[in-house]
This record gives sequence, C-alpha cells and structure tokens, in this order.
Amino acid sequence: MENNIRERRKKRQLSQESLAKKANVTRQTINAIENAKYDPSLELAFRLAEILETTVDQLFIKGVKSE
Amino acid sequence: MENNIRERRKKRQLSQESLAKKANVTRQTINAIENAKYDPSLELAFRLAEILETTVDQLFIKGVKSE
DNA sequence: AAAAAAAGTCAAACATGTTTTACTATATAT
DNA sequence: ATATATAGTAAAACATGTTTGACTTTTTTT
Repeated sequence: MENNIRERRKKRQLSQESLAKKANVTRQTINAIENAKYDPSLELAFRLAEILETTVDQLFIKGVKSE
Repeated sequence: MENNIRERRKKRQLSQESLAKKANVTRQTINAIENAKYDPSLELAFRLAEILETTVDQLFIKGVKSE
C-alpha cells in the first residue's frame, strides 16, 4: 500500500530517523514503509498519522493490492 | 485497540462468518479482532472500514495502549 | 425443549511486521 | 573534495497477525 509519509515528513523537515524516534520505531521501519516494502501495523499507522497531523485514511492510499 | 466492528456489523445484520467472507479472512480472525485479542493488519482494517461503510479512523478507537 | 446458527476458544503452523547490526550509497554542508 | 548526515539495503532473530481444524458455549429459531 502506498502512502504520503515521505512528503509529509519532509514538509515538517524531519529525517527518517527523527520521525522514527517520535513514532518509537527504528529508522529501518520508517524507511521500509516509505518505500512500501510492507505496511505498518495499525497501531503504528495511527501513531504516524498523529505525528504527521493527519488521519490514517488520508495518510495511506488504498490502491492496487500488489503494485 | 478497541473498535466498533461488532456494533456496525450487527447494524447490518451480518454474522462474524459473513463479514469474514466479505473481508476475505476467517471467522476466527473477525472474532479475535472484535474481542480485541489483537489488531488487524492495516490492509484488513481498510477492507473492514469499506465493508462497514466507514473510515479506519472512525472504526478504531485510539485509546490506552494495553487495556 | 430440541435443533440450528452464531459466537468463543485453543494449539500448531505459517505469514507478515519490527529490531538489531552492519555495511553501502546518496545528499548536504564545510 | 572531504566530512557528515541522511537514506537504502540485507540477514537473522523475534513479535504479531492469520489460517486451519476441532471442539465448547451461547443465542436464536422452530
């Protein structure tokens, strides 16, 4: 599933690492999610939405299954 | 994390099994999620929200971490 | 009250998400 | 051009989500 994390993160001048810290996950997790290697857990999705001041529904793009 | 799945499902007169079928998961998965044994994957959360004609943000209740 | 449908539960197997450590590549600053 | 920060990647270990099959309990229907 695609998402707007990178864009929103950059708008706030956060590095993957600083976002990771705020979200209590590792840098690699943020990297993998931004690059759509896998989807975050629902919990993490909510934390990211909160940090990036948006909603889960806006942050993630419900598109084609495996593209 | 808590959720409104049971209420919304009942409003639509669906059994756990029929909801499970629509969402392409097993009955046990729906049961476990309704009873907050664990959270669904983000994918499944979106599918459930769609079936129950709501949003992920409305369907799940961002409350205390492990209560 | 009996039958049928729906819901709850459990263990084992399997799939996906996250961490850790380490190393490489790209961008930004000096 | 060198240094520093940021981003990408990978394998192993571990944690969490999902399935399967089976069986029990509760609710609804007849």
